[in-house]
Amino acid sequence: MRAGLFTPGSWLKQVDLQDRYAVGRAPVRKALESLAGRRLIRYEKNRGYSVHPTDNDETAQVLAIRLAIETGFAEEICAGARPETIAELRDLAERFARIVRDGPFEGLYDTNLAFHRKLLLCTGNLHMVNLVDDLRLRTSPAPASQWMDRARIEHSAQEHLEMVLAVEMDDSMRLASLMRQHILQKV
Amino acid sequence: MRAGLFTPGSWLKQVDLQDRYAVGRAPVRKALESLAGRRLIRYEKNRGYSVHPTDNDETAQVLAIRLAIETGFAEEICAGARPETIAELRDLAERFARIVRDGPFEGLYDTNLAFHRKLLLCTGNLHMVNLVDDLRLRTSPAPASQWMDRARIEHSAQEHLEMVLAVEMDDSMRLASLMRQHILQKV
DNA sequence: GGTAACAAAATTGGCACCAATAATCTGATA
DNA sequence: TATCAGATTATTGGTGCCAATTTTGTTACC
Repeated sequence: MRAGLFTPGSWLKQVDLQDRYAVGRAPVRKALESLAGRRLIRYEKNRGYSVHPTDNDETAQVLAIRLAIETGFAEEICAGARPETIAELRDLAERFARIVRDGPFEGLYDTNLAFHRKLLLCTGNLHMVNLVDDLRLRTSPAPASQWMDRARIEHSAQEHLEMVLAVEMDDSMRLASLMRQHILQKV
Repeated sequence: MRAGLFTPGSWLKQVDLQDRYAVGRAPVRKALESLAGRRLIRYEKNRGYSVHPTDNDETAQVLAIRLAIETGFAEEICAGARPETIAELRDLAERFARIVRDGPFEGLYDTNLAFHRKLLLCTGNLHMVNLVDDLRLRTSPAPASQWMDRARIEHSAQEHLEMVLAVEMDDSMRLASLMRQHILQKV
């Protein structure tokens, strides 16, 4: 799904999957049911599993959840960020900006993910990080470069750097504010 | 798990489950994998599925997530609460208080759940409500009466009523504050 | 008494097959 | 030509069986 192989609205047919990944039906069903439990795909009895057609209303609701969680942890992020972690964050933010400038754009999505993941990991709350990862997949299954224009991506890169600064200055209010606009712009 | 049939730390053996619920292995495995995907039970390869032994650290982390989400939605709760919904909320809060006073305590946990569910439903964000339901199961799988003393439960009942008041007065700050202490007291 | 190696039982993991349901195609009819 | 009924195909849902792994129990040995 993240790689764009399975587009929203398409059915994840069990025979296709077992052929593609060279496994039996049982492992396929297990994986599908697990993903359904995480709400990353939808299930209908006797019809099977499908990738969410990204409904606008649902996207907004999941985005609101991410907003509440991520901004709600801004304080803990600032409190838990150690100097070497901040350095790594700056590294990732700069790498993101460099990719935006020079390419190649293949790594953009993953770098963005790594940055946000490390940022949230400052809290030490792994359960929250995993949960937000899932929520992120529910809002934007496809890589960023596909659904954002260049200006917006550049703005995102700038915001990343400002977030690092906010963490460094232990300004959780500013961090929360930055996260808010960052998330609402769908990154 | 909610009924206390499966205690923390115990293994959910597939043969036991298929006997207990008179179904085959496939539906059992499907249910288990779905629950594992929702992180309500844990899975280990070649060992099977087990109920989380409620680790203190994990409980604290999941509680922190609930705190961020629920308080983060306080504003939307106040904004979305219609008069008849507030009346229903007051009903549930009073029913909870009545059960605390007169019993029977069997309905306490469900009434508490219904109250919080309806409160969060004011936002219209069903995805958030379902998510919080799961998170709640991850923090307190057993009914409240088992792990709280009477004084604390009475206090909870009081807080429920105050929450309704806060919603009625459209005081989202007060509501968030009440939710904070309510959640941190593990209800 | 305690430990290690070995055997037996229990449990999960996966596969092949068949039934049940849904989707699709075909053809007759107005 | 459009539509509806029936037949065909495709897909999911479930069961039974067996292999792989883990757990438990037993016995010999220090």
